[in-house]
Amino acid sequence: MELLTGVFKALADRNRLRMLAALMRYDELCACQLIELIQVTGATASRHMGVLIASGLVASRKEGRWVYYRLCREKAEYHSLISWIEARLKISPDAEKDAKTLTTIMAFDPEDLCRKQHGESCCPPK
Amino acid sequence: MELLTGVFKALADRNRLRMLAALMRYDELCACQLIELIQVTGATASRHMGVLIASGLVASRKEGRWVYYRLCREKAEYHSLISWIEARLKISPDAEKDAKTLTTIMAFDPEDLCRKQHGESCCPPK
DNA sequence: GGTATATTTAGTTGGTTAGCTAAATATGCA
DNA sequence: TGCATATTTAGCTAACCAACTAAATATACC
Repeated sequence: MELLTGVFKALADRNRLRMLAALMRYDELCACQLIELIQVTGATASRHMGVLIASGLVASRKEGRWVYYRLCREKAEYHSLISWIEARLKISPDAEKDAKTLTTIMAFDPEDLCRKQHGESCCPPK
Repeated sequence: MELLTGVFKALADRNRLRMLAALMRYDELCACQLIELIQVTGATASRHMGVLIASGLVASRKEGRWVYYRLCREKAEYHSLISWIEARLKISPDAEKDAKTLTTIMAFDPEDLCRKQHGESCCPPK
């Protein structure tokens, strides 16, 4: 039962859900792209991704200085849960907005994203 | 997206999940039966049920002095989520143990349960 | 090796929440 | 109406968690 609550705890945070939604649209995303989407510090994003990985929903792969994340679609036991979430997200205005933001982000070279995040303020005071 | 995180927050608590599992087995349960199962005060159980109701997963019905809770199986949008949870619970030892406890509880007259809870210690120091 | 860069870990702070007790709100019955 | 009972609300405390900053750990390139 701890396994089950672990999955739901992982899904019970808005920013984690947003990152998961992003991974549903794109096979693989690197940390800086997810950071750019949800506008938090790298440390915060890293912690969130750690929770998603611990839940078994997401896997990561390290390549050079970058870490890439992807949804664990190969796990049969999560299939219908993931489908359900995808269906729910399809009718969510928030998710739609993020999807648009993501297409903009994907137009950038990841190198530039990283530089931008470390250089000037990564999270402009709103 | 708040709707979605609301559902997951409701499911992200062990005791709420146990109460939900109970409602999956029995069409309708009254408060005192759920209280007996998870061994918390009535106030705590009431709060938990409030969260489940707010999420839309559970409905309640008042009859006399008792309140009866049931799973909202008629909501099409939750069908596959509920099925997924049921499947996961089927292979959970914790859930199996609760299921046995429940059969014992169901053998009692609810009247007796309530009296017991109010009389001597409802939560015996383990 | 030394420096720059990307991510993670540690440590802190503020806000949320699960649990309790006690008080309030129904409801049933004499 | 008055009393007993079942559930909810209010108010409190302790534990948890998300966010940040700063420091640590890779990794790439010179």
